[in-house]
Amino acid sequence: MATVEPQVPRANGKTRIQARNEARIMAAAETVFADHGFRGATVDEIAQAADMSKPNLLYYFKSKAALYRAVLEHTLRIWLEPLKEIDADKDPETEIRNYIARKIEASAGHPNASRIFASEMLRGAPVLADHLRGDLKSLVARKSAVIEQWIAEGRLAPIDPIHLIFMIWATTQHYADFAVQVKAVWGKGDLGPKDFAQIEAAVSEIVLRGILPRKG
Amino acid sequence: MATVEPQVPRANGKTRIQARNEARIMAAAETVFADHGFRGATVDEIAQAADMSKPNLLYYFKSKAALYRAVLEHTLRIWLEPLKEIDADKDPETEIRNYIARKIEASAGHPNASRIFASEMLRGAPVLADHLRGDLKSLVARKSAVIEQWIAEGRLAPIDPIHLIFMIWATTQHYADFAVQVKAVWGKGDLGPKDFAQIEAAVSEIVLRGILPRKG
DNA sequence: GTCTATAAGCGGATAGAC
DNA sequence: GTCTATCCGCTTATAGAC
Repeated sequence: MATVEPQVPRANGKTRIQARNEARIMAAAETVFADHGFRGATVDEIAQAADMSKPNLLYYFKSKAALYRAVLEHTLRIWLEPLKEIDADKDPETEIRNYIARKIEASAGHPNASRIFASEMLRGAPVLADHLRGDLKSLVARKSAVIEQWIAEGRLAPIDPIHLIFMIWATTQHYADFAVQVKAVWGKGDLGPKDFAQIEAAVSEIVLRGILPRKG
Repeated sequence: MATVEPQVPRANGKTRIQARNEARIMAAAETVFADHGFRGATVDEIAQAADMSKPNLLYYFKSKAALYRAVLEHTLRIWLEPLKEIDADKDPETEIRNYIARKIEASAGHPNASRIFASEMLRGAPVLADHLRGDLKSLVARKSAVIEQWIAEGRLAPIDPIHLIFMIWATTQHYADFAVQVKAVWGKGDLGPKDFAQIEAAVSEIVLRGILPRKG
């Protein structure tokens, strides 16, 4: 396979090997950081999970902290994407329902991202603090304004937008972060697509009944 | 103060000094384990927080793991208490409302307990796994049956009890575990009694609207 | 009960050969 | 790019003086 130009820089400035190894390291790091948090994770454990020696890993990421920051950035994109898509010009019920669906999809598809984010919050968010007070706060402010507008138009019950958003975050994330507990108490093995469909239906039902205006 | 019998065993088999030092260690351990999880916490950090030397701490708890188990047990009692109090013979709306209130009270009053529990879940609950599948599962089964009964009597909308319970756990815990994020996004400093009262009102409102039968 | 000293091993990170 | 060997500080836990 390796023929003429194994380490010729590519479009993004990385060789094939670089791109492949960095991806392998990131994937391994996500599971270890998710399990044990920043301080509890060890470079050696990550290297072994990536099937690589410790010095070789540190050739790609110059420190444990740098690797953590890279993982956290990746995590953040997955975490924020769904909220951005809420659209003021569409139907509130559809938008909230779709938001819950996308959040649960994210929890199901990227459980480690959710757990890394949770772990960073638990320790007081030393790395993400600025981001929370900046980008995230203003994003939530914009979407809260959308919800306020829907309420003013009588299309949603008069609930506090910020606590609605917190409730959706909390609930959807719960199924990823507390998966062991959910499985133990619900009496399930690993959660499959059918389980997540059921979760989505149950959560949407309670939340939407809770925020839609009464017809009668 | 220290007069005649400083190390005479007391009713619970512990001297005054033992009781006092164990309490100090537990309190210190709770904050450190809450911040960094089991693996990320260090005995030295806990000892310093308890204003005590490391060997002296290990005189009271023979290992880091033993100390962690003691802290987790204490945590668990706080975490489980509110659910046990739900009473089938009383009014569903009152019982659910009080349950949410007690849970938020626990999050406000014992944020470290909540975060330690969360951290244990994140790493897959190696210490609590048996407990989850045993005591907790059967407790939830009993309370789910109560909710099912209320639904059968037409006093609650037909929602899935287990997801209702998960939603209440997730939401109330969110305000303790993700406190940094809540504060940053909500634009508050430390959350005071007034803030928690507001949280309780907002959460109760959405959840209760979501599960009470429609009058019309 | 509390301390200092220390054992024994793990942690992140680097040097330098290939 | 990848490895072995290694530095050195930190970690849990114990020994033994006071």
